[in-house]
Amino acid sequence: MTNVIQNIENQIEKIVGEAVGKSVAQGELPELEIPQITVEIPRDKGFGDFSTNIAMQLAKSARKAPRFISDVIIKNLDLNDTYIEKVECAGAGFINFYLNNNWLYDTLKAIQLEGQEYGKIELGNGRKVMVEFVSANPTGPLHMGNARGGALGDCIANVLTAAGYDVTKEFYVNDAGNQIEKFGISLEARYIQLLKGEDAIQFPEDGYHGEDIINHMKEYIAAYGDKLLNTEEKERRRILVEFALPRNIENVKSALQSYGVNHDVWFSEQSLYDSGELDETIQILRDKGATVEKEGALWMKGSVMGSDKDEVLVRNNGIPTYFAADIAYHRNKFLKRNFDWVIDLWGADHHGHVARMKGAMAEIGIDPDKLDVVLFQLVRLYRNGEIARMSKRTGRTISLTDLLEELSVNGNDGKDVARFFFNMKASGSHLDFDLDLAVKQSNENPVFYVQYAHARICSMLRLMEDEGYKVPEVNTVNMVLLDKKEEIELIKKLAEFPQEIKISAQSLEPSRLTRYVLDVAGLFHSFYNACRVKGEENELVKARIILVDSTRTVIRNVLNILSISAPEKM
RNA sequence: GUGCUUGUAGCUCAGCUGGAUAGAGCAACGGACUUCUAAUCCGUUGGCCGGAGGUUCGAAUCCUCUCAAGCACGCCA
Repeated sequence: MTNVIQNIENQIEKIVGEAVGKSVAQGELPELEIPQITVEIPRDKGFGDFSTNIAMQLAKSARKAPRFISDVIIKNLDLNDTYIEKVECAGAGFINFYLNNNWLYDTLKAIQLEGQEYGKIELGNGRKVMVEFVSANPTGPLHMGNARGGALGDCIANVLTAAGYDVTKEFYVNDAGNQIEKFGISLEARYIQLLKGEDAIQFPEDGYHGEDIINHMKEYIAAYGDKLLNTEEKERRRILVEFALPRNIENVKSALQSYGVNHDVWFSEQSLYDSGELDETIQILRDKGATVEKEGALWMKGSVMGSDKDEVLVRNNGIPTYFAADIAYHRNKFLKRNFDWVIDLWGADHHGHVARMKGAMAEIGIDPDKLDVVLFQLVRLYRNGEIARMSKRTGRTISLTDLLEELSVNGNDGKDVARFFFNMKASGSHLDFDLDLAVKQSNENPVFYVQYAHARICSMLRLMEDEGYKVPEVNTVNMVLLDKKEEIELIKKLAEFPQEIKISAQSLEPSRLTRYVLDVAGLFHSFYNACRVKGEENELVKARIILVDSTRTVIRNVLNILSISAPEKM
C-alpha cells in the first residue's frame, strides 16, 4: 500500500506549485495559470532522482526564458520535511531534484512491513471490473491464440486486482448458434463413418476435422453402441452434442487449470436465449429504430456503428447471429450485473467487431467507453524454422496442452515458460513462438534468469540462517550502511514496483511486469557479484539481509501476479 | 479498394502518454569461479527510430502524405 515514489512525486508537485505561487505573489513571475505539474524520473541518472519540466511549460505564458523561471522557482522552494537534498536547474530549463537515501531506506522498511502486500495500490478503489478472455469455441482443444489470450487475460486480471479493482474473470461459452450446429454435423458424420465405414457419409468440408471429434464418437459408441443410426437427424445431432459438449468444456477447463488460469464465471451463450434477454435486446434495438428489415433478415443499421454497411442481427431463417448474442451479452454484463468496466480480450482478427460492438452499446444506452477491447496479435508457431499450422480444422494443431507438455522438460514447469513468454511482448506486437527455443534450457530463456535469482536468494537466506542470522526486525537495522552503487540501484528498482503496477494496470500491459522483474533480477545478480553478505561485519550483514529479503519479496510478488512459480531451489 | 495494427542495433523487443546524449536481451568479441548457486557477473563493438514534410522551446512519440508487412471487410464466430 505504500508507494514511496508516488508520494515523492506528489510532494514535489505540491512544493513546486507553491513555489510558483510564491514567485507570482512576490512579483518575480507574472500572473499565470499553473498547468498540471508533471514529475518524472529522468532516464539519465546524472539528472537527479526526479525532475520536472514546469519551467518550459510556463515559458510561453510567462514570456521569460525557461532557465530564468527555474531559477526563480528553485529560490522559492520550501524543502523542509522532504527527502530533497539538492535542486538544480539543468539543460533547457529542467529542475532536477537530488534526494538523500532515506527514501530508499523507507522503501525497504515498507517492503519488510507489507511483505506480500507490497506493490498493491488503490487505483481501482474497489471498482467492479470484468475481464473476459479465452472464450474459445468449445468445439475442440485450445490453440495458440487461446494460449496467448489466456496468459494475457489472466495477468491483466491479476494486475487489476493488485491495483485495487474488484475483478471477475469470465469465460463466455459459445454453446449456441452456428458453430454448435456445425459441431453436431461433424460429430454425426464421424459417428456414421465409425459404424458404417469412411464412405458411408461425406465429411463436410467446413466441419471440424480434429481428431478429438473422432475420439468423442469412439467413446460414445463404446458406451451406447449404434442405437442412434436410425434416429432422426436433428435429434441425433442434439444427443451427440449433448454428449460431447460438456466433455469439451471440461477439457478446456482442465487445460486452463494446468495453465494456472481459473475463471470465476463460465457464462453460457445459450442462457441468453433461454432467459429471453436476447429477444429483449433485439426488441430494444428495433424500438430505437436502429434496425432495418430487408431480404428477409433483420439488420443493424450501419449508421449507428459509424459504418456504411449494415450488419445482420437475425438471419432470414430466424436464427440470431453471434453479433446479436454478443450485444445481449454485453447488455447483461453492464445492466444486469452492473460492472463498471469491462475488458474483452479478442484476437486481432476480430478488430472489425470493436466499432460495431461499441456502436450497438451506445444504442442500448451504455457508455461505450466503459468497454475496453484488448486486441492481441495472433501467434505464429515455429518448429524447425518453419511455420507450424495452427488451424483447429486441419487436425494438425498444437494445442495448449501439447505446448505445456512440450515445455515441461527437465523438471521445468511448462506453464511458467509459456506464461512468461506470452507476456514478454506488448499485446499488440506479433508473437513468433519458437518451440525449439522455448524447449531449450539455456540462458536465452529469461524465465530461468528470474527464477534463478529467486532461488539464489533463498539459498543465501538458508545459509545465513545456518550461521545464526534470521531476517532482522527492520527498525533495528542500520540501513545507512547500504550505500554501494549496486545496492542503491537495486533499491531504486524495488521502489518502482507500485508504479509499475499502476502503469501496467492503466495500459493493460502485463508485459511491463515481465520486463520489470527481469530488471530486478539483473540488478540483484549485479549486487550479488559486487557485494557479499556472508562474512561481512555484523551490522552490514543485517542490512544486506534486509535488502536481499526485500528483493525476494518483490520478485515473488511479481511472479505471483504472473502466476509463475518462484522456486526456492534450482 | 476501405479500415485496423505494426515498421527502432545483425536478431527479438523496450522507450513510462512530447523531454535532456534513443535503451535492454540475444548474437559477436575480450575478461571474472581456492570465497553466499558461473542458469551468474564485468567490459567492447553495433542506430538515417521505414521515408518525406509539418506542428513547437523540444518529435521515435502528435498531424499529413508515402513505402512495406500482417489482419479484417460473410445471413462465420
